[in-house]
Amino acid sequence: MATIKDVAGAAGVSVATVSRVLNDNGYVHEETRTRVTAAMEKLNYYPNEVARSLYKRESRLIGLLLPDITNPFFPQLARGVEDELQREGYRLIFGNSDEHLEKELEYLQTFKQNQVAGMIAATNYPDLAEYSGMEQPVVFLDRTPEGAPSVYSDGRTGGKIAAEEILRGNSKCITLFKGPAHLPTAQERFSGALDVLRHADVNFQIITTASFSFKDAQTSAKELFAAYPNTDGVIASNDIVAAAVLHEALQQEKRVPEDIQIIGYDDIPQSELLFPPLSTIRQPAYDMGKEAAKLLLNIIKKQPLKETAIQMPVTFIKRKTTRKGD
Amino acid sequence: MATIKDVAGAAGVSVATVSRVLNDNGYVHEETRTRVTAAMEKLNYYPNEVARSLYKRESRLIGLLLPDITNPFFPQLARGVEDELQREGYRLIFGNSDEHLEKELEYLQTFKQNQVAGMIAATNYPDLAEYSGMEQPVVFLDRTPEGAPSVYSDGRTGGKIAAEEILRGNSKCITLFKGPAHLPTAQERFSGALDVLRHADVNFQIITTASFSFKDAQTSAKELFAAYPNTDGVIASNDIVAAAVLHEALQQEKRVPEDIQIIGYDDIPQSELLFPPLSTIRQPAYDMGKEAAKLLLNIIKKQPLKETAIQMPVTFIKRKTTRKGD
DNA sequence: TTGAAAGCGGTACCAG
DNA sequence: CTGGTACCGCTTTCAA
Repeated sequence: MATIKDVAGAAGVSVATVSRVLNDNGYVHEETRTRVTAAMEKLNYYPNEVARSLYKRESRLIGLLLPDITNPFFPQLARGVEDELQREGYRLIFGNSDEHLEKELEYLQTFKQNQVAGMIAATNYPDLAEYSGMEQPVVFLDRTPEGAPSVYSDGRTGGKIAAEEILRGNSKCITLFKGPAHLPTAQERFSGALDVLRHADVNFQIITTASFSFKDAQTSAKELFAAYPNTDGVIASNDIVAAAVLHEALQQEKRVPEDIQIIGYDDIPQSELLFPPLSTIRQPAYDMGKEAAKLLLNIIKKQPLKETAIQMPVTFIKRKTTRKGD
Repeated sequence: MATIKDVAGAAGVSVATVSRVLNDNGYVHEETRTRVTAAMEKLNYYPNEVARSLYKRESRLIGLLLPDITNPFFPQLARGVEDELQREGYRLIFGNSDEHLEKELEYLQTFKQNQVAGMIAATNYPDLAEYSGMEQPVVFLDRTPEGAPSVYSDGRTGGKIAAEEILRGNSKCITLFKGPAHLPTAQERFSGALDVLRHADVNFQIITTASFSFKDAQTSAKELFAAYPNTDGVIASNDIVAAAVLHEALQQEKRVPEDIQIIGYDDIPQSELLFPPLSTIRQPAYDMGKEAAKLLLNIIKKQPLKETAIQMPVTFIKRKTTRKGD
């Protein structure tokens, strides 16, 4: 790999001059510039980012921490982040935490050691000292610690809407899924739905899912029909759980939505391909990623910020697993 | 951020000594070591990876290039890679190419500029001069250029198995999906299936999908039933397409698999949650990622390699959208 | 308009 | 067993 010194040699100038044409700052004679450019071309030179980062004490890398890219909600977020950052010349160091504090800390450490320009984190531990003590700016995604820059959607409202839609479709014996206890976002949507149900004139019961994995979703779905066979409305904790419930309902030869309504949460791309296509509460994942990236970029560039906690809208996507309005 | 100099000062030793305890090499008196360790502790010191990488001319970062993390097949690969690399202390710079040469080159450039220790690429352009001219080792995933280190599965065989299974279930009017022309992996499985169909005593027709996006999958599925309404067997180019076809078939009130068999490709996690659960050809995505990472690690460490082109098995996953053997 | 030189934060060689 | 120092590749004063 050619270095700036090689280029300087080939062009018969000092490295300082090469650096100037490289960064297009300071004075440099037009004729020298062409000579330098030619030398760079000839040597196939490209600057070493590592050296640059060392001097600047900041790299063009952004740390992205997600719970698990294997969960279909997160790839969307990641793409939103990447697409936005990419355009500004930033790249991603990416890590999955598996909701595991230890792994999370490990990645935070990595990010710091690599002098990232900033980071975006979807974490259950936003109040960690490691975050507040960070020199680099952090934008929280999907979960908001008080006061810190963040992008999220309103889980309580989402949960409420879900419950209202199920009610509107006239279910009388409803099962409400409660997501993993350690996931605040899951708890928010749950409590939103719970509020609505409590104040309505319906029977309802609660089932807790241990995780959002495919396997646990299936298990919970089976549990649902074993424990509450005459459920006629289901508020799932996310689309994966909803898909599992839909699967199980059809397996039991129930008609959806005639015998049982089902509503999901997130609106992952696959939900539309289910049959019947899944009614769900949509979080605009891709845009959330984009917004987080924009916010971070603004902080990095020290632009004045209008808002530092950005709430994204949550919307009901009416498809075919709910009844009302057909 | 504390530097090695700060630590040296606080411990009353030279930076050389601190470096020695840091890397645990060379001689250092037990008592000095404790003093240094204490100083590091007190100053909350951690080494700057950027400085290290500069000196070593190699970072602890690995470049991972994937077509699109939003396609459910790839997150699995990514996790396999990450989990393996993580354990050895390597981290990922991640990028999506969108099958777009320009973006791919941009990321390759990034990888080089950041002095990655190596890279793993799922690319349609493995023969690029940029790859062969690379100083860092590259492992190709999912697509193999002659002679280069790679991990892949046998698409032709996969396609064959798919066709054989559909035949075994006695479909007589088969539609074979042909994936995007620019995706070699898609073409391989297609041609494998085509071979089998050609030598069998059945009617079959071909439909080409423009891309593997959810939208295009839906469009093709609709096209299928419009053009060939009495299709009684479908060999899809991947599980997304299969899901769309299944959706459309049910929509048309066909019984699956009684009226029409459907087989997918990839075995993404969601396929099991479809109803009926999707029969498909499985590629062990997670393990492929793991193997690629292992292979790369071995190359980086200059270990002797037994094999440099690792073929992973492709297997038929019998679920409920095919008939034979119920 | 240009070059010399001092770092950025480490590592490793050499001397003592 | 320890310290001094050159160097990794680049940026940025400062002086010429």
